[in-house]
Amino acid sequence: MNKWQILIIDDEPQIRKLLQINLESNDYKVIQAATGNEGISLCASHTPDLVLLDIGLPDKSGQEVLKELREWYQNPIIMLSVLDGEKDIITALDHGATDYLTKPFRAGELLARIRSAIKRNITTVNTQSIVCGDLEIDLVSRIIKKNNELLKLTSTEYNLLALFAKNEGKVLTHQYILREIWGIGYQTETQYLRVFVGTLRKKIESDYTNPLHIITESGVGYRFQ
Amino acid sequence: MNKWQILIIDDEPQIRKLLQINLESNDYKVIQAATGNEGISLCASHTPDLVLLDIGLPDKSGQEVLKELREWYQNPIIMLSVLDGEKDIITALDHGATDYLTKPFRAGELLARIRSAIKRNITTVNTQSIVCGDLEIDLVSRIIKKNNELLKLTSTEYNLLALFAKNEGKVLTHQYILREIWGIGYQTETQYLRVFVGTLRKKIESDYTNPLHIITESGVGYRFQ
DNA sequence: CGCTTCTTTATAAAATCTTTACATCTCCAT
DNA sequence: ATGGAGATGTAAAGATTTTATAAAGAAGCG
Repeated sequence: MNKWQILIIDDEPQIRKLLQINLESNDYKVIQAATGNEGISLCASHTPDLVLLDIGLPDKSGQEVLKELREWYQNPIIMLSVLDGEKDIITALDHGATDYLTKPFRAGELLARIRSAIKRNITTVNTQSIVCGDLEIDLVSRIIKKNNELLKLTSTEYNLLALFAKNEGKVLTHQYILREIWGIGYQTETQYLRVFVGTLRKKIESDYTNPLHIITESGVGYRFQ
Repeated sequence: MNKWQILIIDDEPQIRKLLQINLESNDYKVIQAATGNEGISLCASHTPDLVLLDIGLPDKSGQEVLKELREWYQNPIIMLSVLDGEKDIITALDHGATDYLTKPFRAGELLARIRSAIKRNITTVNTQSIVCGDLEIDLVSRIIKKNNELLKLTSTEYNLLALFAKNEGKVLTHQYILREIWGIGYQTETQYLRVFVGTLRKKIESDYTNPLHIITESGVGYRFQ
C-alpha cells in the first residue's frame, strides 16, 4: 500500500511544519508550497490525492487558486482559514472546495475530515484493478496482463490505458484525454494521441487492424470497452 | 427539474421548523422525523437526496442512526449537533457522515454545504440517461443503445439525436435545429437535415419506412417521441 | 555512446459531410 | 378523385475532414 500524498499550500512556515508533522505521523506523504503559483505547479506535476489550501496567500488569494485548480484537478481540496467569514465559506464551497476549516483547527478533526474526503474520493474515482475481457489492469502496481501474459508498456502508454480503463464505456474527447495525460496546454496536439493509440492498439488488440478495445469516435475522441 | 428532497431528523420542533422554512425557500422538498427510528423508516421509504441528522435524539443516538443508515443508504448525511466535541465529529466522519456542523449554525453556510454535498453526489453516482421506448441515450457517456445494443452514430448524428431527446415531444422547427447543430448561418440548409434525419432513422427506427421516433411535421420541422 | 521513449512530419486510408439529382409524398384547388 | 406544386425522402457522387501508420529526428538515460 503506497501512501496518500497531500499538498499543503500555506505561506506560514510554522503552520506548514505543524501540518507536516501531524500528517506524516499519520502515514501521509507531504509536499509543500508557500505561494499560490508554486502550489498550482506542484499540484500539476505531482497530482496529490488531496490539497490543503490556505485562504490567505501572498501572491493570489486562496479562492483564486481554488478556481484555477478546479479547472482540471478533481481530487479533494480542503480550505483552511483564520477567517470565519460566512461569505468566504460559501464562495469556497460553491467553487468546488470539498471542505472548509477555520484556524485554529483541531488536529484530530482535520485528520478525520481528510480521511473522509479521501475515502469518498477513492470509492468513486479509484479502483484497484480493472478487468476488461482478455485485459487485466492493475492500477496499484501498474501491471498490464493480456491473456495472463505480461505486457510491456511505456509510461505514457500505461497512463493512457489506465485513463481509458477508469472510464470504460464512456466516450472521452481528444481534449480531455490530452489534458489528463499531457497536461494543460496540449489540448490541440491530437496527433500525439493518434500515435499513442496506434502503439497501444498494437500491444493490446488481438487484431489491431480491427480494434475491439479502443474504439475511435470520429470527430470526438475514443471509447474503451 | 424536480426538487431535491431532504430528510430532517431532529427532535426539536423549532429547529425542524427553522430548517424547513430555510430549505423550502431555497427550493428543496422537505420531509421530517422527530426520532431516529422514524427517520430510518422515512429514509427507507422516500430515499431522500440528503439527510440532516441531529446527534441528540430521544430513542437512539444520531451516531447509531448514522451507522444503521450507512449500511444501505449512499446519499450525503450531514450531522448537526449542539456539541462541539472533537470525538463526536471524528466518529461521525469515520462512520460515513458527509459533513458535521455545530449548532447554532449559519443558514448560508448550511445551504452551501448542502449544495456542495448534493453536487458531488450527483456527478459521481448519477449518469442521467434518457430512455425513449427501445432507445437509451446517455448524454454523459455519449452512448446510444437500441434494445440494449450499442449504436454507432457519427458526431453530427449523435448531436442531432441528443437535441431531439432533450426536447422529447416538442416540435422543433428546421431553423431551430439547423442553428443548434450547424450554427448560425445554416438556417436555410434544410436539405442537410433531410439527409441526416434519413440516416438517423435508418439506425434508430425498427422500420424506417414507417418511423415511430422521429416524426415529420410537414412544413414545420420534426418531433421526437 | 547505444538504447528507449517521445515528438514531428509526411502521406495514405477511411470516415464523414456536402451537394446534386431524382423519386416520393402531402395537401389543396380543381 | 385527380393533378400538380411544394415539401420531403433516398441514393450516390465528390469534396473535405479526420484518422492511421510509418518513419525520421530529438531528447533523456544508463
